[in-house]
Amino acid sequence: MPELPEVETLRRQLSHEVAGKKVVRVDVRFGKRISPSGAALMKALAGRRIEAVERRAKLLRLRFDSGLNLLVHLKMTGRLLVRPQGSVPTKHVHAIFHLSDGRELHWEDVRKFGFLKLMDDKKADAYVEGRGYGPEPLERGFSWQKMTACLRTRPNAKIKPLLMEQGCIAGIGNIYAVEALWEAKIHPLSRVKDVVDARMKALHRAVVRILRAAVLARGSSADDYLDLYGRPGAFVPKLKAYGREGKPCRRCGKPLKKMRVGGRGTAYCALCQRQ
DNA sequence: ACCTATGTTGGATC
DNA sequence: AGATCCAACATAGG
Repeated sequence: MPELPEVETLRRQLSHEVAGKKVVRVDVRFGKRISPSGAALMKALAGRRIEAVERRAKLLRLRFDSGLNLLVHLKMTGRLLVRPQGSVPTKHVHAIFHLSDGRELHWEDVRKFGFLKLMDDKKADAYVEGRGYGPEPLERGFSWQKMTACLRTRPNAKIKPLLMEQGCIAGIGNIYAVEALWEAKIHPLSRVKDVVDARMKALHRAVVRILRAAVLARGSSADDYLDLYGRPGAFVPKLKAYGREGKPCRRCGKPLKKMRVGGRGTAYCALCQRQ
């Protein structure tokens, strides 16, 4: 799925393109992943203005007038695309938002894992808070000490799946977990209790550096991700480990290995990233 | 054709 | 409690 850099890219583009616009009509073509229902969404959002677009972790929140919110999680293969009026939706477009400027916002999701949730302000606040998201890594206050303290509440956890749990750092998924661990020279299977302060500092620095650079590049399109305009992100050529198994490590030259960690493919350097 | 992979995550199970 | 597994689904590639 879109991880922090990809969702942040969409947030910025949506703020630019659709905030301030009115939704004149919504067509729902597949409503199973919409709550409370596709019909309720069509009814509630017709005529409503989009006031702001926010992001928390990988969750997007579109704020409408009259205190309504649309929470959007794209999961693995979700996309939001702005299209000209009268665009023919592709096979996996599940909802179309017709905007007051004539354009359309298409929600597409091949694997149908993602969701749209409509809720009032209070419910939306409670929902977002209830996810247990940790700090936003690109905001002030994300220190290596706090990150380390949070991770060390789970001393026996494997470092990589824990990074992806959202509870200590919001917004990291498989690609950026792989990258950050390579950069910080930490083995993906390392138990948290075995990661010393120096490595934690390196990890913190890597997370911030990589996520910043990836946002600047408008994200990574390793597989399905496209931005609001249907363009791929430009960060893939800058990836040092993800998708590079068999290719030489950019630090030491030894071919990268690939293993399965918590069910997810994980490239790493067996020489640089010792356990 | 069949088996495996794929950017997520929360609920079940060990 | 904490760690690990797997389903939800569609498609591509070996």
